[in-house]
Amino acid sequence: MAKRAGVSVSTVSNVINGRHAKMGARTLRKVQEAIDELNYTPSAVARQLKSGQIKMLGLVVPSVANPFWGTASQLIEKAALKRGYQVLICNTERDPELEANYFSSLYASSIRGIILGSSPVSFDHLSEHAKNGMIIGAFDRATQGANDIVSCSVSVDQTLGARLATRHLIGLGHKRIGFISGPIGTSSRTARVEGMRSELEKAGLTPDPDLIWVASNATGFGDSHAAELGRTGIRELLTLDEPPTAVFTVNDMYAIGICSGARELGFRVPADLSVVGFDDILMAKVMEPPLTTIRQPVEQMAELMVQKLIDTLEGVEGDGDAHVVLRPELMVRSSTAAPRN
Amino acid sequence: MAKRAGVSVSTVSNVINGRHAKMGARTLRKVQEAIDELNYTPSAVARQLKSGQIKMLGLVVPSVANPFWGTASQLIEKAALKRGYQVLICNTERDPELEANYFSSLYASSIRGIILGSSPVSFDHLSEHAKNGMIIGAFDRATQGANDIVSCSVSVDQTLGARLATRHLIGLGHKRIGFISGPIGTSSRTARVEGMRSELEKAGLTPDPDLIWVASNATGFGDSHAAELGRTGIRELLTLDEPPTAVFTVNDMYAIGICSGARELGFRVPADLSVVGFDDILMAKVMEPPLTTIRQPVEQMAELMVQKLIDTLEGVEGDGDAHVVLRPELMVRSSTAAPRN
DNA sequence: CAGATTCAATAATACGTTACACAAGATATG
DNA sequence: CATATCTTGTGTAACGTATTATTGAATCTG
Repeated sequence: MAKRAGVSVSTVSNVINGRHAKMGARTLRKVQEAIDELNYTPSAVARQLKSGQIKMLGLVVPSVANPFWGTASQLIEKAALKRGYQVLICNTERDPELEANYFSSLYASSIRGIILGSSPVSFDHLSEHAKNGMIIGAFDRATQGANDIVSCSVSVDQTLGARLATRHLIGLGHKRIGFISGPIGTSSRTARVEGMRSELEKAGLTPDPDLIWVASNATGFGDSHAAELGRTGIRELLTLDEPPTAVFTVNDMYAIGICSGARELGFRVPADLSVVGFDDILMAKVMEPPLTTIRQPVEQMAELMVQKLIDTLEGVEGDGDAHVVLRPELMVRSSTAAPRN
Repeated sequence: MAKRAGVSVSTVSNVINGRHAKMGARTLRKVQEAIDELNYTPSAVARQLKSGQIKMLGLVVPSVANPFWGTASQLIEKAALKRGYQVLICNTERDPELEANYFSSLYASSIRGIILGSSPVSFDHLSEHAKNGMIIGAFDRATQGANDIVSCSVSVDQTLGARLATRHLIGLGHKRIGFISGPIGTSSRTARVEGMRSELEKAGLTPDPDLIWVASNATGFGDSHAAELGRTGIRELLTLDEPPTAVFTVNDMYAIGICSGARELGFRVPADLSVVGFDDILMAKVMEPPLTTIRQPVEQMAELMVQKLIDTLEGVEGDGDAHVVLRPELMVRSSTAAPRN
């Protein structure tokens, strides 16, 4: 306590909070001097205890080691900072137990605003936290009608994205199109398979279940090893009797692994195999070959998410709907081409 | 306060902290029941205020959007969590003002352990914080004798890394070797240029200043756009009258951009241009062509860093030196080859 | 000039914990 | 039986801040 100024606590509190409108010039100067001298900083912890408020958001993601989430985290942090909030990043590696621990820990720290970027298909396990006053925003995943639990959300139309990708491949003349994904644990992944399936049917093609490769949960690979999984998946698909001529996959890291795995087996991209990713991470544009992918407008998503979450957290009447679904965009680059014959 | 149990605060505190050794079974049960019923969670904020301690580390990095830092952050978070610490990630984008703000903010939040992964060459601007009791650990950067400010550090021998890369290229027969880097603002980058220069001289080659491309500070690209910078750099070098036949660069993201930029100009990697990166991010292995690079043992570095920082933070006598410098390793892959003739 | 009003700064309280000293009842000791 | 010892649980003071009510002094009013 800087009552080194020969003045009361309240007075110090007043000057710090800028309530020196009607204060003696002399007292004010004395306080200022004491602050400088001891270079005193008010304790954020004490403030939080007093106010019950804490200007911090929790960000729960699979792993910042995955460039999509790394970029998203950075953008979310930036957007939050602009509104005076800090962001506590939690890497769950899609482990439900870890996720639960994070939530408890965030709750204990009085953090009441959470951006959820990963989670099993259902939100049920979070309903208790929501009841206890946690405000949960879903990022990059549909809310599936759990609007009592999730108060706002920003995502991309996953099904549409999958349709765009599939339509593009069909348009090039592909008939055997594969799909590669990690364990289908999240709704966004589920939606992507479905979108692809329905588009195939619309074109009169029958989806071949053998071409849907889904990593088993047992693999134990977290999101940090997505490329590794893509590599494993494509090796299995390409050694089938009738391998696919194109693959669509759940994110660009998988796509990178797929390209690598295909090359190991002597397949050239796109001559022997077309590949479509999802996300459009920075890398997609500069890799070889530049990746055809479905773009998510991450920057805009980050901005919107933070804005909506903080608005509901602070009880501000936000403009627009609490749940926004943006349109993904097909970025045609060089990893796709017509099949060989 | 859950004195809904009909019992005193102290008693509740006791059971929560596991001091029920000599407690009536009946009282204990009553408290437990009350806890369950209100699903009561002790306030971490109040605890912190009382104890003055907060089990949280600050992690200051250029940007988690850069996969090297994304991976490092994830590993550091994981290591910290094992010891019961949370990690607050701060993306500075190498902006000194932002960095200063982060430090003040961390200080105000009573966070006293900081892992510093980015910073201008000197540590002087941190000396005040160090005096105020902040424990600063340097990650992936030399401490340059500022041991009064930086209490522990984990890094790789930057100069050796640069020498390994240069020696490899010289061994392949290259004589005109370029260097591409962002603004030389950190000691690690400085060391890398120097290592290269000295190895060239050792081989009897004269370093050509025209081949050293350093982004100006004005470019305004943060670390999130490293690949973009590499692309820009290589375009300038390759349009010289006597372009280099090989380049060494400061990190793998630059290398990826370099490969892309070279291809745009019709140069093939490695036939027309050899490229050596730094870091060995996961992507390096799966890109096309697989990247020859200098490997940093990030996992080990993260473990060591967290261990040393928490040890000094808690006043534990750690084993081994407070400052460790690990050996980088040359990973020869396919982005390097002998020059064309 | 006595009483009412304004002004500037302070004292008191609460936020939810933990640590410590202490109280009341039970049991043991001489 | 009086005292000492143990058992089990309680009361209270901090931690550093923000808010509210309150003081004492100075100025105004009729």
